[in-house]
Amino acid sequence: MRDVAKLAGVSHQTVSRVLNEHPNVRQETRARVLEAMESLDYRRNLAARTLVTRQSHTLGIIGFETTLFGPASMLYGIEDAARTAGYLVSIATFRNLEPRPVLEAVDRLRQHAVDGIIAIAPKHAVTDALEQAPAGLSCVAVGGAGGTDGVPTVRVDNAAGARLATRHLLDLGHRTVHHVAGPADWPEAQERVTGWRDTLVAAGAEVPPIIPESWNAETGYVQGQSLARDPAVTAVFCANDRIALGVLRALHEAGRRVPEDVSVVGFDDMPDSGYFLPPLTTVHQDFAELGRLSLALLLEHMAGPESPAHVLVTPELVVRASTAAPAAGRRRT
Amino acid sequence: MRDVAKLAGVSHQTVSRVLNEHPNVRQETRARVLEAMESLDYRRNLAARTLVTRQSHTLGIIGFETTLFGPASMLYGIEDAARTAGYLVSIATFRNLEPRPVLEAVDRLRQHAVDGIIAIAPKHAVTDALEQAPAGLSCVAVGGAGGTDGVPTVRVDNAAGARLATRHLLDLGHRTVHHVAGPADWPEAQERVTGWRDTLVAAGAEVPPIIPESWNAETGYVQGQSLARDPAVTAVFCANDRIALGVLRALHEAGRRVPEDVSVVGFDDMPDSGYFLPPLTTVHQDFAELGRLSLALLLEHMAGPESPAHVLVTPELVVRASTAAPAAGRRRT
DNA sequence: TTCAGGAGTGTTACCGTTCCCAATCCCGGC
DNA sequence: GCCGGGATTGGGAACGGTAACACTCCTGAA
Repeated sequence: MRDVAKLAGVSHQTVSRVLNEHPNVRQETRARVLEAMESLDYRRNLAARTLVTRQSHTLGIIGFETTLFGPASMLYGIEDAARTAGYLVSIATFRNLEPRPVLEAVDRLRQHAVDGIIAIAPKHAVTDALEQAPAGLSCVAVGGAGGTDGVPTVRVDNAAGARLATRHLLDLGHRTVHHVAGPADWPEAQERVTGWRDTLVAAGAEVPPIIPESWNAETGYVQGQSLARDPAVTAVFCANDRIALGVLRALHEAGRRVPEDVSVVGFDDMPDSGYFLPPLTTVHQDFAELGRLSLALLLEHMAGPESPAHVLVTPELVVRASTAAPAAGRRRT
Repeated sequence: MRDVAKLAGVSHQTVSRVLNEHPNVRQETRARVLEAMESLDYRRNLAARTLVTRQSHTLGIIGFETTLFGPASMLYGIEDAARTAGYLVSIATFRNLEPRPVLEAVDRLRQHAVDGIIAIAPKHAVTDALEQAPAGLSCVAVGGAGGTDGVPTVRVDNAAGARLATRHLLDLGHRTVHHVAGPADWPEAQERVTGWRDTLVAAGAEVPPIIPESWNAETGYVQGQSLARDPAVTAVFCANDRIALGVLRALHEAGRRVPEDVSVVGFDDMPDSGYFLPPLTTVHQDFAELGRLSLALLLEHMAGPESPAHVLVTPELVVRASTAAPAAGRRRT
């Protein structure tokens, strides 16, 4: 900067003013400084700037299982929005959901003086930990548990999505809808269970038992084998598309046709679920958009923390080929 | 820091020495300082440290399509390894593969004074751009094009993987192997084509034409429909698992059984490809490990730039249920 | 006994910005 | 012609660390 000032024949302070677009700089001076910066290929030292302003222009993201499609897409959406807002994003992941690793991740980001934090926070443990985070540091949680007042959240209305799916199946004429649930300790999985159960109860349908396990295809496959053995099962709502994939395989191997014998609905609308066998009817959620929204909320919160707002996004049902009315014979049974 | 020094009754310099684990500090003094730091909940200001040492303890990652399973997993592996090495990672993605956006991403990271950069660089454009990056900044490219001397790379031997897959099918007794290729401008796709073609040529088998398109299931579905119409097709090697998913659907809809009528092999071994219909035989690559290796290589390069090493990882074939010997009748044709 | 040399500590300068305040210039109004 | 006040600019002093060097002990060898 010193060199720029010398070359332009002004003080370092004036150079700083040009950089920060201070209004009180004569047009001519500004031009001279800009030219000098150009010719010296000058770039400001962010560390020095951070030191004095206490703003790093960096945002932190803490996340869990960021290799899954959902979190990865949110990350993408966040980074996209952050870039246009002039921020760089740093990531800190943790391996398990004890409070300590979460707080350590927050701490790592704080050390690096991030201006705010977005937590891809599928579980209560994370938001709980976040509430213990020091005041003065803006935090937003995205995609998971709601109901934490202290931290603004952006999330999908999982219950509404589950209602959509369940109602779709009931409307097709199914007596009831079975559910392969996600892991019990994930709020998203719980909310989907709730939406499903409420819809069945409201319709006066029987509520079959569930066995919460995990999010992956294996769970779907194992539980799908039991469901396939039960001729009363004509409709299955799966907690996500991967589970649905496993269920489809189990049904197929048991010789039960989809959708003729059994209808299947997923959740998430992963990129290729339209190419499952058969193409999967599922509940679509736009993860990247969720990420963008969370960033907007964070910036808002950083500007004026008076708004502990919560954003709720409603998902949509995408009907493809895995659902149909139950077979006439069976419907009568 | 001043406060800590005062509380411990030493100079700020001694506090600094304790922080940096300088050997020449008396045990007793160190204890006193540590205690003071503890009681004041002191944490060093990384910006100030960066300002003077010119080391930010931050690593940059530039990436493209980070929402895909492969890149997301590499990111995960990198972050994991970076954390244990005491680095934070910042990400900068770009939307298209022109040199400019790539260089802009690099520039953003430079502004933030990253100590090194890992490029999740599937295409030549990226590594080319990287070579234009300023000297003095260590770069490593992972998972994509090789053959760039200037930049150390970590990548999977795609040709070897393709040979594995093709040879597996030939060994089962198939006359030749058809291929649904990935996009032509991705080196990984090209290498897989090469490995496939070389194996066929070496075996004296006919080399069917290919139509490079994209990585997604739709491509597999569309091209799979053509392949399904051709009774001479008994074995298909797909450039990745998603394409394979589309091919499986097309074959199924055309009434051709897998593996009885047609064998299918994928590439990547995505989490759920073991639950496709039928479970997919595929070439496994460990993306997270790739990420970890690239980080190790970067640290090495940062320590002493005399080693422009390249690391090549050999993938493995995972045989599941989508491949079998061709039907007897057809084999004789 | 003297002195070289290393351990332990403090003093000062500096990293590259921004902030605060003062200084100068220029303009219009009286 | 004098003066108040905004526009424009410059001169330090931070910000919170680390590096370089100097200084004081203390030890052991000559």
